[in-house]
Amino acid sequence: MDYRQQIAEAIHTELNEHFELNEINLLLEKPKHTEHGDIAFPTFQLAKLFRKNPAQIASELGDKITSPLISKTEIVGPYINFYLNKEAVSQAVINEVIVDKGNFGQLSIGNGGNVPIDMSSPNIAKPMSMGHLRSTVIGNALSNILKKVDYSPIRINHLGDWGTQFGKLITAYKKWGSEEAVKADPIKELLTLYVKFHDEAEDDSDLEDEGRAWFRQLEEGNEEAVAIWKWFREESLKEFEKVYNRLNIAFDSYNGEAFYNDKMTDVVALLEEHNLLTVDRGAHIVNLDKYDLNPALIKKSDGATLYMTRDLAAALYRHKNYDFSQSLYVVGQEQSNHFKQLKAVLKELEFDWADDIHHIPFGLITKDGKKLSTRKGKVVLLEEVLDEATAQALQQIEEKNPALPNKELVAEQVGVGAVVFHDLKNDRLNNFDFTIEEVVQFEGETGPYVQYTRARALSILRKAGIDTVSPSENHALSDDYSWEVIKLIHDYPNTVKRAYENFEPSIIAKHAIQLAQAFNKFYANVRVLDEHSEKEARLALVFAVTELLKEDLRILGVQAPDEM
RNA sequence: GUUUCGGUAGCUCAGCUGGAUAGAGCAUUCGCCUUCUAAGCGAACGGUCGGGGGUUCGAAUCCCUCCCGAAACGCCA
Repeated sequence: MDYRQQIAEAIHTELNEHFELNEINLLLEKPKHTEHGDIAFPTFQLAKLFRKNPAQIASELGDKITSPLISKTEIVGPYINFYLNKEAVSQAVINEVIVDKGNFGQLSIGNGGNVPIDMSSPNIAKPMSMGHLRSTVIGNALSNILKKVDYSPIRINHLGDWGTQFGKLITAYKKWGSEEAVKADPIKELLTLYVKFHDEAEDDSDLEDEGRAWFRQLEEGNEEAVAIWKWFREESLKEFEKVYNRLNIAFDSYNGEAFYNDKMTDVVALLEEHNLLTVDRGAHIVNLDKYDLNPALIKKSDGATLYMTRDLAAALYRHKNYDFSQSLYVVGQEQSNHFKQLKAVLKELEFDWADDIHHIPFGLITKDGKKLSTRKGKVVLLEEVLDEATAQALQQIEEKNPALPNKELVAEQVGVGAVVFHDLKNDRLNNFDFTIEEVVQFEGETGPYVQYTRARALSILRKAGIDTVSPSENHALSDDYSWEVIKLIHDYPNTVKRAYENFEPSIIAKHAIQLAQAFNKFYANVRVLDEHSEKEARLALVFAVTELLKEDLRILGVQAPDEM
């Protein structure tokens, strides 16, 4: 049910000569204060039309508007405030969730269209940092949101698995590395080799040449070079998988930079066919003056291709392979310019689908106010953060619920959940300075708070001996605490829609927090298990809340332990 | 310098397409576990919504301007 729509219809029957139904719907608003009712109609916009003052219009119009859903109408100055029939609405809303469960809020916007999502994309031989976490969890949540509005998301891990750094790495490995050391702790060892290479190269310029030579060997398919590269890639991927498993995220494709190597010449040829390439200072570029952008670099002066070339190849490949209705790139906002260029070049190639490409930028994570940099050793390692969060969660369990079964598992779910939720709860464009204290919190507006709320709700159902609820005529509720919960449940489909339209997981996270807050107030003030005429309805509400909180968390990629 | 984001309570942030008295969380202080998990609930404290103009019946929200911060601005990705 959609009570807003029904109220709009009720008003429309009185104003149908002057306004369209959807115009009225847009005028309706949700009052900020409960003493202004559940839904309000301001009459300012009618003043000019009727040549009367808004307050007068409100008082004349107010009583004419009737609906079985309206229990009371109050005129406050220029506002007509409607109070809804709590019993009727709560019964309908609760039963809807009970029937739909996790599918509640499912919308049919996307018609099943494919949406490849470029996300996560760590660099081989480098550890995953908090920065990769953002792309990973935002991309994952967006995938879930897209699925929820009937798109078919395709999670693509566009690995950084190619480039001159592999020449350097091979050089360093052959000079100082060993198979055992790499196997023991691949990423750490490879990183050490990489850093050592840069240190040594400061006094020994031959090293750089050697690195370049090895990369050339790699490009030309030298057996030894390719074998080492493959091995590094596999070992790195194994390490990444550990993190992805902890985050409960799987990918549909790991086609990274290397995958597009043999597709670059076609891109260059295509650009040439369209006469888009010009040579400037020895480099091949596409001029983008008419888009007010600096030129896109396609080939370096030494003939090597670039990031842009590869992303063009990837865009073409994805279009051909997935026939996408949209193509998303969850990449930091510092690359906005690059994606503007990418779209501009595709437009120059006269591909109308260039408009279906969306860069989904996110804010920068800093440490002590400074940008993180792998080379300078200024990194916040994701695994360490997850470990710390899990350790603290376990300690919390030992303090608060030592009898809990599966403590380690729950600690992992809560600790990782805290980190993931923290990353998703604010506008994705916000920058933030990393501190472990801020990321790993269990109180207030946090993932664990939402998880805990659900666990307490489930506990009630367990005590009542209930594990599911069927729709019933007895699910009407009348108290104010449940009413606040009901309104938030009712808002859910609209919340999903907004999250999709803005590509913004935080909208889901905020809904989860609000729902948890409303439910905790209910929990503190309304006894569910006591004998009461509304006991069955209250249990049904508790059940609906557990379902919806679980769904909110699922979309965000956060686990929902039944007990904690 | 140009472009793009941002500036709301001590800190971190909400505030959806402009609407009725600007809201949370954290921190601080104080209440509430013989009753469904106190990772909770309640209360107090705390704001010239960066400054100044403008549009409007109405501006934290839209426009202009200035100040401050971050990022990006051709051979890295």
